[in-house]
Amino acid sequence: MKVSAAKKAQNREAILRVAERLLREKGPSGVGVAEVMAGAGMTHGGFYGHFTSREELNAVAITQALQRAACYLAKVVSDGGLEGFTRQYLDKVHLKDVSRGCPIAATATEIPRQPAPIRAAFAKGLRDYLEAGIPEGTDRADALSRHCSLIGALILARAVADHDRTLAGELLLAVQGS
Amino acid sequence: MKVSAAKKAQNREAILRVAERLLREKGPSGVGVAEVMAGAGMTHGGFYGHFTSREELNAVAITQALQRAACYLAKVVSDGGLEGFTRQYLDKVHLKDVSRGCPIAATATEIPRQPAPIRAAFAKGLRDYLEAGIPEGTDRADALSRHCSLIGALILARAVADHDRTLAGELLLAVQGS
DNA sequence: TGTACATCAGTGAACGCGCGTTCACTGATGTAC
DNA sequence: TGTACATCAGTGAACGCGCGTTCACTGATGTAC
Repeated sequence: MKVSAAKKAQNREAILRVAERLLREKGPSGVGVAEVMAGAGMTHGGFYGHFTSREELNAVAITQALQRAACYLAKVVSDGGLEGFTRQYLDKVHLKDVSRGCPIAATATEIPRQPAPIRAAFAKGLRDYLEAGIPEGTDRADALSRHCSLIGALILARAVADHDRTLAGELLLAVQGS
Repeated sequence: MKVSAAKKAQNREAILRVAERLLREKGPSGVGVAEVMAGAGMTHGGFYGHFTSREELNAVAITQALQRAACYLAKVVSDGGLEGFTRQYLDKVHLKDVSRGCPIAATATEIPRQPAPIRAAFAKGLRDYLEAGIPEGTDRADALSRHCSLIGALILARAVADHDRTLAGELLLAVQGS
């Protein structure tokens, strides 16, 4: 049952949308062909009409997720500088919203274990993200350091969130106020 | 072929040693029963004489790894304060030495996806680690924030290390100097 | 505009592989006498 | 101290399951006339 070209493009979008969500929720190795296709309303066999492999899907999903994040970052930073972004990034809402939140904080420690194309996509995406996160007239090193704090704090807070809510909150607040 | 009680204890140590290494190299989901047992010089069947499940092994391995890290942290901090620790933590040697380096930077983003016992072990271990990393007379929030920076920087630097050496070095340096 | 036909997007069964776990077995250990 | 025997740590085959990938098939699409 062939579908129209428009519908095919739409299906590809749907696959990527699900993949981006799973990427954040379960990491790169948690993006499964069957689950992604089911989430997009299809069966697994059709997957290879859109991507050559699970690995390629992951690389594209990571690239898109980081681009989206960089785009959002640039917007918020141009409005309220790094302070404005910090407030949102370290908010409890972001702490809980893994599936739509920062793709870096959701995947970073798993990247070194991924195949080269995925690592390359992440490296390029992270660079673009960080470049987008240096406000006009801000010292570059200061801004980079700041992003390390933000991402580090969110990662650690999430890691302990459901067993040590106190520590999670303390970490977010400590970086917020520093 | 039964072995002596002493040898059995020794075997358990060997299993845990390999598990701790694999935990850092491949993350919690990369700690495989067969590989751990092979690394310890045994076959997989004997595993369940030492642990009830792969999950239990992971929880114990994480606890031990974080304890070791906290112990080391306390020592370095009591000698040279957070500055002394920072220098070592952000060194290129540590960047490359994943298998014996900081277990937090090696696993943190995968923790929220692990079963509850593993998450609990990590939460407890991270708290103890951080408490050990607050030098006498230092502001608690400042120290916590500093650890977020360090861990964040190392995680990001490792994620891009082999595709963007420049950025990796820049991140380590930025946090070093801030 | 209508018709015949080639194309091809998606289906679902099948395959191979890795992995956690189980279990009957082996033979060294260590205890009871 | 020596011997017989119960215990039990480790072995390796086997099982079930999930997952990535392949492939013959289906039937709607869209093109050629």
